[in-house]
Formats: sequence, C-alpha cells, structure tokens
Amino acid sequence: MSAAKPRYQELKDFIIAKISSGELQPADRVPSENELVESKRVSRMTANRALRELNDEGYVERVAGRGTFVSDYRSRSDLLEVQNIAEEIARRGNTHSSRVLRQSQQHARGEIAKALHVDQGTAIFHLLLVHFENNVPIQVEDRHVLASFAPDCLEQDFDVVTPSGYLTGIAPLQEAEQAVRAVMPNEAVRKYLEMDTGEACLVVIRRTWTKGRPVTFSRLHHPGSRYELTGHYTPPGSPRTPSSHVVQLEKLRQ
Amino acid sequence: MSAAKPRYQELKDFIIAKISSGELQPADRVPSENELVESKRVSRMTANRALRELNDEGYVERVAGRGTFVSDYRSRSDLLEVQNIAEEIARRGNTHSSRVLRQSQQHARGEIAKALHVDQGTAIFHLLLVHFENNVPIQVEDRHVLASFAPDCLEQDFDVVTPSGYLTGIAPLQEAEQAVRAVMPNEAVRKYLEMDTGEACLVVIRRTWTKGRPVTFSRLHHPGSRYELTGHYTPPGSPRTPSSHVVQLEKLRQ
DNA sequence: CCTGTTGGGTTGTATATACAGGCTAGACCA
DNA sequence: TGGTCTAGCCTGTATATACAACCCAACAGG
Repeated sequence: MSAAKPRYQELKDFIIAKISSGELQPADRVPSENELVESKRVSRMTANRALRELNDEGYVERVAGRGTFVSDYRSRSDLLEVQNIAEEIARRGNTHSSRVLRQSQQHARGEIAKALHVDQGTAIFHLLLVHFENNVPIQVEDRHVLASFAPDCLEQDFDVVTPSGYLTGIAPLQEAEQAVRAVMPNEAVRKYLEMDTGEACLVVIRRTWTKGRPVTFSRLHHPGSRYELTGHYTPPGSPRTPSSHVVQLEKLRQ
Repeated sequence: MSAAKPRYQELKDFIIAKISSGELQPADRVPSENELVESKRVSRMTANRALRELNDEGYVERVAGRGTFVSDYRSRSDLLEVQNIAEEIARRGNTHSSRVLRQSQQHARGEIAKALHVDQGTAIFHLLLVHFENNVPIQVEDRHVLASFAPDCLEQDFDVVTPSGYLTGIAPLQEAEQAVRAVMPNEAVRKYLEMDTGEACLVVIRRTWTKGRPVTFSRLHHPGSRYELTGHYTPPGSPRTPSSHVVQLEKLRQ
C-alpha cells in the first residue's frame, strides 16, 4: 500500500529525487512553501514540515525572508552510508566474499560480558571471519553473538557467511555503536590480511542492538594503510537541529 | 530576550530537564500530548512537535496508541559531546595547556589547498602545537588556517594558544568534518608525545567551516594506545528519522 | 546620485480542528 | 471462567488560518 506514505514524506522524496538526479544543484532555489501549496495541492503546514525536515537532515538550507536552497552540506563530504562491509564493497562495484576461520561456543568473560550486558559465563557463539574484496583479504572480523539469539549456530556450517554481515536468525543491523582505535595487529590478523610488520591496524569495535538488547560484539580489523574511518561532527547549538555530532574523542578505560 | 524562545522549544527543554535530572527515568511515561495541552496551555500541534522532535533526537520513544516513553538510547552509550580537546580535558577534571612549537606563513599546496577550496599558493598560516593534559603531552596538532581569516596571526605571539582550539579572530567550531586514520607517527610526533617506537598513532583530520567556507585544516595526532575515537551509527530506515549515521568506512584515495 | 520607505515574498511559529489507526482496560456475553 | 467487543486514550497526519520577523528590490524624495 503505497498510499500509506504520508504526504509530507512524498514531498520530501520528490525534492530529494530532484537533488540527487542533479536537476537541482547546490545553492539552487527550492520551491517555496506557497509554491508547493499550489503545485502539489497540500496545506502550507505540510509543505513547511517537508522543507523543515529536509533542512534538519541537511539537504537544504532555509533562510527566513529569502527562501530555501539546496545545501552543499552533503556534497562537501563524500561520506557514504555504509551499513556493512558487504554493502560498501558492492558500492564500489567489487565483489565481496567471506570465509569462516573458526567457529566455537564460548563463555562470556570480561569485556564481552560487559558489552552484552550478561553475566560472566553466559553462552556466547564465537566466529572468526575474513572478508574479501575481489578475493583480496580486507577485514578480519571477530564476532561474538549471544547464543540465546542464535541457538542453531553450532549446527550450521558457516563456510560462507551471509554477506550482509549478520548471522542467520539475527536481524540486520538496526542500531549499532562503534568505536575505533589504532592498534598493532596480532600475528593472526597480520597473516590473514597480508600486512607488513610495523603496519598499524584500525580496529572498529562494534556492538549491535536488537529490540533494545545488545546481541553482538565484534572487532573489525582493517589494514590501517588502506582504510580510514570518517564521520561528521556538528556541535550542539549549530543551525541544524538533530544532534548529529558523531565522532568523538574518548579516553580508553585503563 | 528570553521570550524569543519558541514554545515548542520551551516544552522540549522542560522535558529534557526532567530526564537529565533523573526525575524521569528510562521507560518512564512522558506526559501525553493532551496532558501537555492542559498543563502547559499550548495547542496539541505544538505539543506534538515538541515530542516528535524529542523522538527524532533520541530522547523519547513514541508508540502510537500507547504513549511516549523516555528512551534509554542515550544512556546506552557513554559518548560525550566533545567539541575540542580542551573541553574534553576539562570534563575529566584535568587541566589543559598547550604550547606552540612553530608558527609560520606558508603557501597552500596539494591536500591543503584542496581541503580549503583555494588555489595552490594561497597564503596559509601554519601552527604546530602540543596540547597537554595535566602537563602530560597528549596531542600534537598541525593546524593550517586561511591567512585571509587570520590576517594578524604572524604579528601575534602564540606562546599560549587559546584553549578552545581556535585562533583569535576565528569563530569556535561551528561545523567540522573529521576523518580518522591509523598511521605510524613521524619522528617529531613521537618525540613530543613521548611514544614508544612501534606504537601506532591515531590521526584525526579535521576541517572546520565558517559561514559555509572551509577555513582550517588540522591533523591531530594521538597516541593510539591512550585514546580512541567513538561514534554512533544509525542506519537509514531505523526508527529515528534524522540521518545521524556517523561513522563510516571509506577507502583511502590512492 | 544617494537615502529612506514601502510593499511583496518568504520563513518561523502558533492555534483550532478533524479524521484515521493502534492499543488497552474493562464491560459484556457465552 | 474465558473469550469477545467496545469505549476511550494515544499518536500520526492533514488542513485552514493567523501573525511576526526577515529580506530584497523597487520606488520616491532630497
């Protein structure tokens, strides 16, 4: 039922389509609220909501008294929305594959128990994976999953892991926290990623949540020379309302 | 003129205050739209806008038919909003100081000219700084500022840099892009940060914008073992509307 | 030529009203 | 006792209307 889409959302999509197709370029003028009222037969409040949300999301800039203009906020940064390594690789036109190095059931301890909000000793399913981009090893993933969320893990053969980055039975990334740190890789990671000795490693520590509970805890190792991690930072009080400050500095727990 | 604050914003602040004071705990019920209409004497649309924006910003969760509830989204992550190293250090109760190692005028080349959207050869003011936390060197900053935005830089003595992380005459961070990569530090950085050989370095590449134009380009070097960079990732299609996915993986330009 | 005014267009906010649809507790019935 | 139904509350959306503040260009007067 496509009619279920709210009209303000249809308006937003209409304008986003014009921007992403290039019909509207950065700094171009976007139809005013009253123009949308006439052309799209909506009330001014509906047009207002559509344009305001597009402003909040960084697509356009609104200036009281002048009008609404396409923002170059998004084009300033060529950040891509990357949900997982497989999508990122696909976006580059390359092929993704992965292989399971180890699978076992373990008991949660220390950092992992804490991250998953469970007691020490809770059953955890552990996977060690390598992801390939065009058959070049590009990421070593160390994934810990709450066994209660993946009860059939040990029975299955994970010779090929689902490329979208989640195990069978686990919902795709709905929400995730990530932290990055620079470390020197251990022997195994260096071997699998074919890294030079002395080359630093960028480790993404990712925790995913399902229905309000943490269910996976992963360490994603990348060759530091090949990848970087980027984000966007908008301090509070800046013109854009959603608090989308994103990249932050924190002291490591000692 | 404090009366200039819109009523929907006053409503939002009122509820945020209750949440941050602890009067409202996660999963507690937030007054419904109609209750706010009565108690705060606003129209239902105004109450709706306040609650909807609080939902978009992750403070509350709304369920049609049941009500509005305090979210634990923010308490899940202990991320801090960090605008600059000085604020971060102050937040920990430590004292920040910094020292200028070098100051000079240079000409923009390559990466810096591109980042600042200027032609090769444009005048650039360059600073090399060390930041200290309780007199422990903790960050080496390599800052490039458009000379046209800081015309009096060379005349001044920057023996102590303004701790808020900006030069005299430059507005504080209004908007910034950051990228992170793991590298091995060069001799100077290693020396100033008192790092071990072989210890990786986490480099934040930061570009700040003022009035829509990039004005500074910095490299912030941290000892990889002491700091980490964290962010929050919310994939598109997730319940919260603002596209605040923030931490992303990108291939380095080769 | 310069300056001050004014009018029309634009966004920002606020209200009153209306209907649709989800959810739940309690009434009601078998 | 147990299942079903409904009234009432809640959010989600949409419209019509109103006023304030802002911006800019056109115009009038010195």
